[in-house]
Amino acid sequence: MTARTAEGQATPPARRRQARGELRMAQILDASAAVFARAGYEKTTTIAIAAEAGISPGSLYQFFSNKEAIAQALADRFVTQLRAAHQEAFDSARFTALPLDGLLDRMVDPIVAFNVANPGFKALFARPDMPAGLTDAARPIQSAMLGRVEEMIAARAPRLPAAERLLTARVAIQIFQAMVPLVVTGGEEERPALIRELKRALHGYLAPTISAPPAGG
Amino acid sequence: MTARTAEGQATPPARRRQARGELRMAQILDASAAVFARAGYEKTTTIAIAAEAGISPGSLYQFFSNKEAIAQALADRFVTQLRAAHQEAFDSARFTALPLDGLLDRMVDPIVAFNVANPGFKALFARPDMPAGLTDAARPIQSAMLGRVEEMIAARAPRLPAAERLLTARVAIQIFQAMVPLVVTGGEEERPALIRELKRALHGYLAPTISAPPAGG
Amino acid sequence: MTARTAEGQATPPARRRQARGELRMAQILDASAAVFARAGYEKTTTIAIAAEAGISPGSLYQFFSNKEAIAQALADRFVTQLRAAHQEAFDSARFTALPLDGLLDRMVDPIVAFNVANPGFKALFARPDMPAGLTDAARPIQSAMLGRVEEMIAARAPRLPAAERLLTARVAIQIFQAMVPLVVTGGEEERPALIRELKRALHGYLAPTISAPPAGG
Amino acid sequence: MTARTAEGQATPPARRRQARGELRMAQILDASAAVFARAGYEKTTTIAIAAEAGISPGSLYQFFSNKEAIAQALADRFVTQLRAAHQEAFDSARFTALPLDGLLDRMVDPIVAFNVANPGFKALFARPDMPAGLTDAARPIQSAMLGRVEEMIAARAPRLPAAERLLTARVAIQIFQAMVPLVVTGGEEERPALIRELKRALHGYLAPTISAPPAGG
DNA sequence: CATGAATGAGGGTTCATTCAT
DNA sequence: GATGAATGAACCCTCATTCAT
Repeated sequence: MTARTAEGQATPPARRRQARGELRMAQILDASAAVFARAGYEKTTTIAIAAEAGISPGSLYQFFSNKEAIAQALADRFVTQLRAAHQEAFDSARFTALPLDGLLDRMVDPIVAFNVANPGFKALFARPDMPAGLTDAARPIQSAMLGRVEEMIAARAPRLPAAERLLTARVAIQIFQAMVPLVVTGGEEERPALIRELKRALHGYLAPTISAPPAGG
Repeated sequence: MTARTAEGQATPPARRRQARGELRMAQILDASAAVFARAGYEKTTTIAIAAEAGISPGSLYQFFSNKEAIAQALADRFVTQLRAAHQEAFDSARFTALPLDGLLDRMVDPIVAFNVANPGFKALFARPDMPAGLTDAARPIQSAMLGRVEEMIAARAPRLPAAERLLTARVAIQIFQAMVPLVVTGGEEERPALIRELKRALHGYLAPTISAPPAGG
Repeated sequence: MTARTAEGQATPPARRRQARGELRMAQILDASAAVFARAGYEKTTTIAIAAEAGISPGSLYQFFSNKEAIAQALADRFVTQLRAAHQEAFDSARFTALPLDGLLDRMVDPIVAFNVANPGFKALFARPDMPAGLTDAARPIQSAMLGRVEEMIAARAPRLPAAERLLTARVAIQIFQAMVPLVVTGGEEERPALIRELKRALHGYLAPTISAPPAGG
Repeated sequence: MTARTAEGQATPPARRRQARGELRMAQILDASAAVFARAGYEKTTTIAIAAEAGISPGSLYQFFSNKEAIAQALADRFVTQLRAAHQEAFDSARFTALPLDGLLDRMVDPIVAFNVANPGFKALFARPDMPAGLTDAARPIQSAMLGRVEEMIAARAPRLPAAERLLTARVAIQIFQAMVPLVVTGGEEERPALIRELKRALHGYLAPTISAPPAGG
């Protein structure tokens, strides 16, 4: 099914090999995400990553040229995945047709879910010595998020000056990001309460500015 | 051999030695604060701290049993110093006698000022996304702050269940700490607006719970 | 399974396979000669050799049991190739029938020519200062050359004790090999003069021992 | 005796410490010379050097920033020592007043002695991948030697054109350097014979050009 | 037979900690 | 009490070699 033509007979092994390679890379990224989450970037050893991935230390280097490259690839993967989560979050929100509570529900939940599902994410993007490569990788997320939130604010508070809008968006995102570690670190049973508080905090901050859909919206 | 008379003459040398010791410790803590700020905890070497302090690596271990203990002591000193900054803040706040806005002004301003004045220090011990290795060192700060804020909430909302009170305090602190880097990093001209937003955020979150002093308080 | 008839039909495939095998070995030796020349023995990786040969690392070990064996085989091939270059040199030299100058011309020229034509190879296996790791690989070359030169000396100075003969041969070869890098590295225009000096040096050293063909030779 | 003045009391420990440091460095260089001689540069491990020096691997790096730096320092030391040997060799030779045999004795013996006494020398200066730093370190020796030999030739064959003189000097040095490994590697009992042959080779090469001191010299 | 991912021992190097001076 | 050389475990990474496919 993969390839039946004459010259196609060469592709199945190539494809299988490539597929296995990508599998291994995914394995390694999963493992590194787990270990980064447990130990932080600096204290994570390549041996620990290899062990977590169930391979030998040397094999790591068949796929990634060094520890930093693993972090970079993991960051890229996170960015891609997070973009999907953002997409869903903001697309479904129909900014102007919902009460603020509902809006927050739709925006917050998927992104929180992503963070809960990927505890390694924070370990990577909060290094004290973040190299330029990671900052660059993270920037698209940040700016995408910022743009979306600004959009949302603009939709609900069209008369707000642009500078105010930007400021409000930045602060809202900061509050959100500050709460995420709490939510992630908190146990299963605490989580609902923490998410509720997160939404309360956002609500409290945003309500004066954008509580209601614009009249006639 | 130093103390040969009854008692009075023995203490001065002892006190002097102790005084010199405390001086050394202060030296080391200053140095470690500087180096931690520059390089982050993991990448900071004890030799670098010693060099910054102008002493030998061996001398470090006459005062601190290991690197972690230095971080711990630095955190403790931070609590002490910050307490001085807080004292006025919390004491003068007379929790029960002010409208929420005034209360927030008195609580937020001195702590923000301290953070602005000690940007390197804050970069280490109050990041919204603290790495595992520093959690222990930072705990005293956190718990001191937490205690104060809980106190304040208890004073203004005496009927709030303890669990709710703790949760509210944690979230408020998290919001506060999330905003501090923004305030510190932000330029001089942005700062007032950011501080205002910080207070708005805290107000928005806390108002439903503790907006008014208890009747007849 | 391939050879099912009496005998005649079995050999061609075997021979073909063997031929292909020898092709592969030649490929590998060419590659290793190139890489050894570029990087030196120690810094040459088996992967680099395989890549240069256009095969996989694993295939290397189907023909050579390890890296050292490759060097060994390369040395052996050098002997074989050089023997072809020498054959005429030594054979045509009719050791006993020529004046020393003529003899040196016939012996030196082809070997120098070979070295000029294979500079990378020589750089590895005939350096005047051979590192310990290469001594073993180079021994066959040395001993073949040594044998020839001893033969020549024996023919012209039959009464020279064997120990002296060996010593003289070793020194003559050493002088020769010392000069080769000079000749190879030296530009086209310098080369004739250097070759002349090489011969003068050999002449100066050998003349007292073997200048004249033995009387009645 | 080292320092008795008021402020001098600080120097003795400093000097003692420095002395110990230089001792350690000499220890390490001795050890590395031995191991380089045994194993060649590439196969020499820092652990082996440390073991040979009787210290721990980590201590190496208190004195040398890495393996290459050890080689560099060793090379520098060799150059210095060799310069002394050269000095003696050429100064005592009184170029114009000796028969060639006597001249060669005085020039060859000290330099050969140095090479015999420092077997690590060759391992260092014959690396296939010699870094620029080592080439630079070796250049002074080479050019000093070349200059001296040219001087000698000029003294004894004043009418030889400069180009010829340079060529002759280069070839003589090459012959000399080619023989040194033989002499060094050869056992105690072989050595005298090898040295004799070395001188015979040089004599044979040089005699036609500079055999006699210039008439009336 | 070919492949190339997998292996794992071992290399150079760093650094928290100790200890002789 | 101060010093800083010494330690050695542990790190990241390489590469000769093997083996499942």
